[in-house]
Amino acid sequence: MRRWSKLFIPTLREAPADAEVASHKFLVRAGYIRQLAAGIYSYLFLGQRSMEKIINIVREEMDTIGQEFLLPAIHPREVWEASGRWSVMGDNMFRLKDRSGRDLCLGMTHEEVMTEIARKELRSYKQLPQIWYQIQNKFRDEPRPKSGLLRVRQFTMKDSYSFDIDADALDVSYKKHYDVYCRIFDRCGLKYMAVEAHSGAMGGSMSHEFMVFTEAGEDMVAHCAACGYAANLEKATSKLDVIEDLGASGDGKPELVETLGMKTIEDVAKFLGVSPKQKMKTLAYTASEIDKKTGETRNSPVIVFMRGDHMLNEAKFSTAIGGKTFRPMQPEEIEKVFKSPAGYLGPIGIPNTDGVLIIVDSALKGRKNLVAGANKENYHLKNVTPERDFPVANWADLRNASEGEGCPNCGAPLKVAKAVEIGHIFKLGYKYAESMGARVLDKDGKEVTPIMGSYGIGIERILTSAIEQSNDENGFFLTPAIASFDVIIVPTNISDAALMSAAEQIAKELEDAGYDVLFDDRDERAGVKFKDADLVGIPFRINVGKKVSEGKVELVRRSTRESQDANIAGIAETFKSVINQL
RNA sequence: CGGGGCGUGGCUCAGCCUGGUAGAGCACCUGGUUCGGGACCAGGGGGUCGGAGGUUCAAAUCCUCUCGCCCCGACCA
Repeated sequence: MRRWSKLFIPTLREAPADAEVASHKFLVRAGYIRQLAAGIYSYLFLGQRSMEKIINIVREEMDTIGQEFLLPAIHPREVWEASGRWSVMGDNMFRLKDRSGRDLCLGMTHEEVMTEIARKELRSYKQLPQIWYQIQNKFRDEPRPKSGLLRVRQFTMKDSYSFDIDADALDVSYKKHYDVYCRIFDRCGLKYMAVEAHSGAMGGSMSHEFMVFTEAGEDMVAHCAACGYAANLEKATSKLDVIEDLGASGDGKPELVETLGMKTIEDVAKFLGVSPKQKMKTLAYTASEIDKKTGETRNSPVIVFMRGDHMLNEAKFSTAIGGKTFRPMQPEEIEKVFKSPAGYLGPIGIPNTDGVLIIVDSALKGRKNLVAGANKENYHLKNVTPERDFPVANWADLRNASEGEGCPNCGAPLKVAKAVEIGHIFKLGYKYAESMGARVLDKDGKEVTPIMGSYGIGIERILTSAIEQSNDENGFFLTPAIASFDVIIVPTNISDAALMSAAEQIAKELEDAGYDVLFDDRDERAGVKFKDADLVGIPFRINVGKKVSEGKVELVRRSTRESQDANIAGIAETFKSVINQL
């Protein structure tokens, strides 16, 4: 039992002015966290208790499939050079030097260090499969930390890594993680969804993200209520309605039309009386990559053609250009490289396209008589038909799927909603094992590369997304499994001896029954204690007040505000039956 | 990286435009009255106004630089 009067639980009436999302406001107001710097937080007593509860659930479940390690947070440059990610990670990596000038970094993930162990230690297929995990701090110098604990620069992650002899065995390790993740998030009381995901900087093939839908989220997820299809927008595809192409005008060949001063899709479409869907737009980018030998940055132009009303999906684009970094070209660059005014770029007769990568979005496949830029100031072209009027070497799916478009599996309308990513599982394949030289002997005595998976859970995000899902104007409520306490006992008047001894007795009985009990013995008015109790996320409250003379107390469920009178005699049994109903 | 906003007791903010030597509410301490949904009265402690430089007789206030924090954008011809 913990006595509030002796604890440090600095609750605030008002949220800090710069807090925007519910979890940030309430974590601060409830005295869970305090900010030290942008994206860097201290966890106080209640916050640390909830974190520990979550961590224990994660550990219990992970122990059913893997073994817990603890790796260093500080890494030598060499292991990151070995995987090629010392440069890939760029400014997101915290870097430092030791006293003799050697480069070090703070671990933002641990593929390299785990693979280093595997490389040195694993020798035989008989040692496989292995699943190694840890629960540890990660450091990422985010360009924009935000929303309290939702996007931070130091956070706690459960990360695990599997090593298997072949792809079939990896499937097993992957599935084990998928199932364990579901159990973990179920126990934490989250409503979540597993969605297909883009692999990003981790590399690899298949991956799923575990998402919690909330407006505070930064990811967009497309999902289908009819068949269960769900994918991050970075990966999601959709079926498009068939667009009726325009009829050919004139001789059917590309035809110049004057579009004086019109540079945007909307202006041109409106002016010509067509839909943006009948247009194609031209996007010009500069892709850059660092030459591994010389260390020089090499820039190359990339042009993308898309349907006028579609948006480029940067994740898909990044994949299409082999993971290079990219940025939109400035108008001056466009004019310099393509001799065409920005705003009038188009597919036909662009000058200087040698060495330019041209990618066409698959939504333009089979389309005819589109309107496109003419590469000439104040002019567009009609009757532009891909493959007839200009060659297409690269088709790719580059567009964002949108709400209302057809599910790729069943055709029902897709929903698109914001979500927070709480977990991510990847089939990494051979990327790290190969680049870092991990090898084992198979049963034929042949040297083979083990295949890897990597799997992460953001501990703080379990807490924040739980709060985002379960809060009201007075505070938030967590499921007992992750709440800092199961129940708070509130004697309404501490100077009433009978009332206090009843409260003490109840607190002790509940504690003896195995519950985490917070006893609010502060000399405060009842109203103050009720407000605080509502704020701090504890799922149950027992008010010990006047009804003590009748042998009764009030048992209040925080989430619904339901209150029931309960006999003091047998309170532990009563509480047990109530809490087990959740 | 671009744009915007904000830095004044622990918290929320006023004062700044129009320079004259810092204020409210909450929180905190003492005493009293209260005591089931953030009480009231009285008294009290606490602030180099983010930092540096400048203008001025005088700077929280005006100017320059700088640091920090928050938000938006990084979707585009």
